[in-house]
Amino acid sequence: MTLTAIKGFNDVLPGESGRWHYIEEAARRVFELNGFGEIRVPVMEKTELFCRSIGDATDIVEKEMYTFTDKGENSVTLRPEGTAGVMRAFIEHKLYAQDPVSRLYYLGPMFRYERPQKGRYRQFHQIGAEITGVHDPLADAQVLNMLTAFFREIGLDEPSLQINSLGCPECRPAYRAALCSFLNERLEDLCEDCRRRLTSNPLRTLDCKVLGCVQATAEAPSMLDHLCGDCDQHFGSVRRYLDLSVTPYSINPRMVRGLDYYTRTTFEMVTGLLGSQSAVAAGGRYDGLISQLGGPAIPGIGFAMGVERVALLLGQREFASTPDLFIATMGSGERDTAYKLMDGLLKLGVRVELDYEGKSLKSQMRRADKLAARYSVVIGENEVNSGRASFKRMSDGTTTELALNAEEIAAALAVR
RNA sequence: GUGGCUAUGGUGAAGCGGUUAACACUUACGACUGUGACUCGUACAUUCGAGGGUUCAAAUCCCUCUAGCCACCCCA
Repeated sequence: MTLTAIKGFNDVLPGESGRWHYIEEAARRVFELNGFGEIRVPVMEKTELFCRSIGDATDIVEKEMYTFTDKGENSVTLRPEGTAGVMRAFIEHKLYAQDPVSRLYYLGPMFRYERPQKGRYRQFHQIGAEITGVHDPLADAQVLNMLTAFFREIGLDEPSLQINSLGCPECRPAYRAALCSFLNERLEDLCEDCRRRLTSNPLRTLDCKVLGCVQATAEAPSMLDHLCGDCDQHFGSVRRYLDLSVTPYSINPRMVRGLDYYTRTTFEMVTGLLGSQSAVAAGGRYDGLISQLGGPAIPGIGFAMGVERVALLLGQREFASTPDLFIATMGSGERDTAYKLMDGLLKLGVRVELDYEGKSLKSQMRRADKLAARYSVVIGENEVNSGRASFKRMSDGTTTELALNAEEIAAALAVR
């Protein structure tokens, strides 16, 4: 193999793209039903946008971004996630001036320089949605319901919803301090990674997988007990709304997010079926992000889901479509007739296959079978002369004689 | 960035030092000279990820490199 794709960059071949369409179409249907409109933003942005939104100290910004200098000496970066670019466009085009509430969704490739493994790739695809302009927890609930509805729409009950609240700039610092002092008392029980996390991102120690850490942090203080009055009330309302819509969820007070901009409500759709990648979709509220990027003080909430991970969950279901009719020809003398028939039927929306190379009849019939065509017809000298042919239903071999007329054939095939 | 595992045709794979690299699927053609599925026949890797080495002899042993996968980390 001389020339191959870049590590962590994958091709989606025709046999698999049907599954992608299925996912994308379901998302569009569900999101648009909820009043969301698609926004398409560039895959590359100024590097600064991601540093300011995601957070300078996060792993994403520190070591996972595809950043380079373009020919104009600007530092640009292939987007590692979608929200930052969408919010940049939101601010740049002053969408808030047209409507106090905006609901946007997007889909497309994201790039992160990580070591690839199951469910994790360097180019991966996300479908995401964002609501801006709403402080009310009703928006949180709508987003969560929509996500739940999407998984129901594609026929999956596997990923389950977990929610948490991260508090706000008012109450989080106090919680963080309480957690740090708790952890400092048990330093010797923590793994090496967690000792490092203590300074970099203490909240992360809460979802460490090492047994010793799990035990050591079992009694750790919970963010939920340290929420300020407003945050506590907000979280309570989110839960009440979810209960009202009978949306299943569980509270996971140890859930942590990787991006700095999250406040209050955070959530994940998790599964145990994806190896070490448990999050299929995740998101949260980001009330400070828009102003932080130079826009007005408008709150936001949203999520993104990993298309590859959803596709993995869908498994080997068959999404390919099959031909309505396969036209076989006896010899080159009949090809013009067959070609015209195919053309006429295609123009009427009938999916027709015609052998390209004038193979033997045997071969053509085998191919018709392989493609799982619903009907087949053989065009030979007799058919050309009589203008009629018998159409064979492949499932049981029964035949029907019809005139070689596109309208008549299309009508007949549609009924059967 | 750190580990572990694996590399044989279009695909899944047998082979574990000795002349033609098993088998199955796929593909092509045929058995039926105008009709598929089942069945049967024939064909399809001068070559075993790449490069070195050991040996009379290497896909099989050794070294180096490369790639892929999975896990850590992190995350969708």
